[in-house]
Amino acid sequence: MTNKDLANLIFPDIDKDVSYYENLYPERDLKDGSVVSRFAPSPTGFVHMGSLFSAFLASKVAKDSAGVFYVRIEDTDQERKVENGVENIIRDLTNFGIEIDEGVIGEGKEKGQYGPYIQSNRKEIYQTYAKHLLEEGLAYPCFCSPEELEEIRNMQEINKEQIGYYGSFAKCRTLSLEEQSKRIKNGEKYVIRLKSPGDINHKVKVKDLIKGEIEFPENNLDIVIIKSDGLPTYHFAHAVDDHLMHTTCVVRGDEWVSSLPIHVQLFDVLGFKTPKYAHLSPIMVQDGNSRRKLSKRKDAYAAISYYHKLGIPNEAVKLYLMTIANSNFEAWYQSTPNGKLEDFKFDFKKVSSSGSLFDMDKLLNISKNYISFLSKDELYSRVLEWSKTYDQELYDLITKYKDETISFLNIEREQKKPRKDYASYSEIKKGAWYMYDELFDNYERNYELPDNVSLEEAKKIIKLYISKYYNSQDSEEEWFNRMKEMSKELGYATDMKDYRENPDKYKGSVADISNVIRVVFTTKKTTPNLYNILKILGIDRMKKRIEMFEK
RNA sequence: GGCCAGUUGGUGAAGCGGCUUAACACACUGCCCUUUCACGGCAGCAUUCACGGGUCCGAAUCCCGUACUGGUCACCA
Repeated sequence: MTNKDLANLIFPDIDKDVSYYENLYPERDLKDGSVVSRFAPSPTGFVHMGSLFSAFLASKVAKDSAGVFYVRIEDTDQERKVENGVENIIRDLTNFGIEIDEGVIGEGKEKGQYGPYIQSNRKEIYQTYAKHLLEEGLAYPCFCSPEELEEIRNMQEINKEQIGYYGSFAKCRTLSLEEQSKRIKNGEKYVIRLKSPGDINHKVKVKDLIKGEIEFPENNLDIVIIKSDGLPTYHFAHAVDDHLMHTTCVVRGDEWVSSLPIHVQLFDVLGFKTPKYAHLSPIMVQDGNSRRKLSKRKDAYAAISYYHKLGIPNEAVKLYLMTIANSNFEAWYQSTPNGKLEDFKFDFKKVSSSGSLFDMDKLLNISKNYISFLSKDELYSRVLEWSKTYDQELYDLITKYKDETISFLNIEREQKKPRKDYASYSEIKKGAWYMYDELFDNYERNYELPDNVSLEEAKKIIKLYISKYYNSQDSEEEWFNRMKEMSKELGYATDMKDYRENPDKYKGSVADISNVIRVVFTTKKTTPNLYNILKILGIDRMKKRIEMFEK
C-alpha cells in the first residue's frame, strides 16, 4: 500500500494529472505590470456596498494597468446558495457600470479561456490537485466526526491550549495507509486535510498592499481542503483557482487577513506563486454607541439596488467610493478640468487600513454636484430612463412635455457654477411638480405666502401684476425693473439695502412682491429663477393659475 | 482567551521627526452677495492627535506598556 494507492482509492475517477491543467491554463499574454484581478462572490444574494467597493477597486486596478478583471462564483457551499444568486450579482454589477472582461457574465453564461468560472463546475480540478497532494503524502483523509472535533475544541479551551486540529490532536494524521483504506472501504465519511508542515513558533511575513507587512505565526493547523461532499473549502479553492487563472492581485475584505498564513502555506505546498494581496477594511456604520460593518440585512442602504432605485447616478457612487478609497482623489478630481474617474491613478498604498463610516451626506453631496454638471439633454434622458422603471407618472409627464421639461431642467444649468438642486433623479419630481398642470391642478395646493403679506394683499398684487406690469416679451432685466416699478406703486421698497435699513418705511420689499408672484404660480416660495419659470408657463397658464389662486 | 490590525474635530481624512498656532472636503453655525432658493465669498467649528511612560535639542509622527475598537480562531465564504 502506497500513497498512490490511497489517492487512487479516494479519487478513482480522477484520471488527469496536475500538469494537464498547468498546460491547459498557460500564463496570460499580458504586458509587464498588467494586473489580473477578480471579484469572487458567493451567490447568496445581491451586491452590497462593501462587496461593490472591492469589485470596483479590483476592476479599477485591472483597467488602470490594461489587465484583466474577471468574475468567479464561489459556490462551494451548496447549502447557502440562493435562488437567482448569480443573476442578481451580475445584474447589480452591470447596472452599476462595472465591465467584466472575463468569467461569469450571466446565468449560465461565461467567457474566457480560464474557465469554468463557477467553482461547483471545477470539482475535478480541485480533486486533481488534492489527489496530487495525497500522492505526495502532503494530505490525508480524516474521519473525525463533527462531534469529536467539538470535543477536542472544548478540551483545548478548558486547558487554554491552541484551538484546532494539529499535533497530537490530529488523530487521523498518523493513521496507517492500511487503516485509512480499510475505513474508506467501510464507507466511513471523511474529509481531506492538509498535512501542515508549519511550526507555530516560526514566523511568516506577508506583505499586504494596504496593511503593509504583517507578521504571523506559521500555520500549523491541518486544515480541511476537500469537504466530505467532495467540494473544496474556500482556502483550497482560492489557491487552486487564483493560481490557474493567473490572478496577480487578490482584492478582498479584511476578514481574510487572519487566514493569510493558511493561504501562503497552501500556495507553497502546491508549488504556486502567491499573488499580491489587498485587504480592504469594511465600510462601517454607526449603531448606537458602537460601530459595526455595514450589513445587508440591517441596512437598506447597503444594497446597491437602493441607489439605483433612488436615482443616484452610478458615477456618483463610484466617485464616492473613490474618495473613500484614495483621499487624494477628491482634490485631484476638483483640480482637473474635465477630470474623469478613468484617468485617476488609483493606488492601494493610500487606502486607509481602518474601516471608515459610511457617510450618506457626503455621497449625496457628490451626487448633487455630479448631477449639476450634466447637460440638459443628458439629464433629461437619464431621468427619462430612470422614471421608466421607478416612477411611471413622472415618465408619462416628461414624455408628454419633453421640451418644457428640458427647459425647466436647464434653468441655471450649463454654466460655470450651475444650480445644485437634485441629489438624485427621484428628487426632481419634488422640485418640478408645479410645472405640470396634471399635478398642479390636482394636488392639494398649499400657498406659502410671505408672512407680511395677507391673502387679500396678495390677490391685489397679482391682479395688478398681470393687468399692468407683466409683458411676456420682456427681457429678464426689463421684467425685473417692472417688478420694481410695481413695488414702488404699492409702497414696497425697491432696494433691499434700503429696506433692511428702514423696514418701517415700507409695507415690504420687492422680494415680497416677487415671492407673491412666485407663490401664486408655483405655491412655493423657493424655486429656480422665476423669470424662466414664467416663460415656460406662458401667459395662458399663468392666467389660469391666477384664477385658481383667487378662488 | 490566543493571534492580527487599528485609534488625528460630528464625518471622511492630510500628515510619516522641526515648514503644524494640525491641510482639504462633507455636515453644522454666523455674516456678505442676492427678487426666493441655489451658486459664490468670508468667518467659526480639534489649544491638540486614545492614555501613560520613554528616546530626542525637538514627537501626531520613533519605541514600550495600557485601554478601547474591529477582524479571526468551521467539512461558511
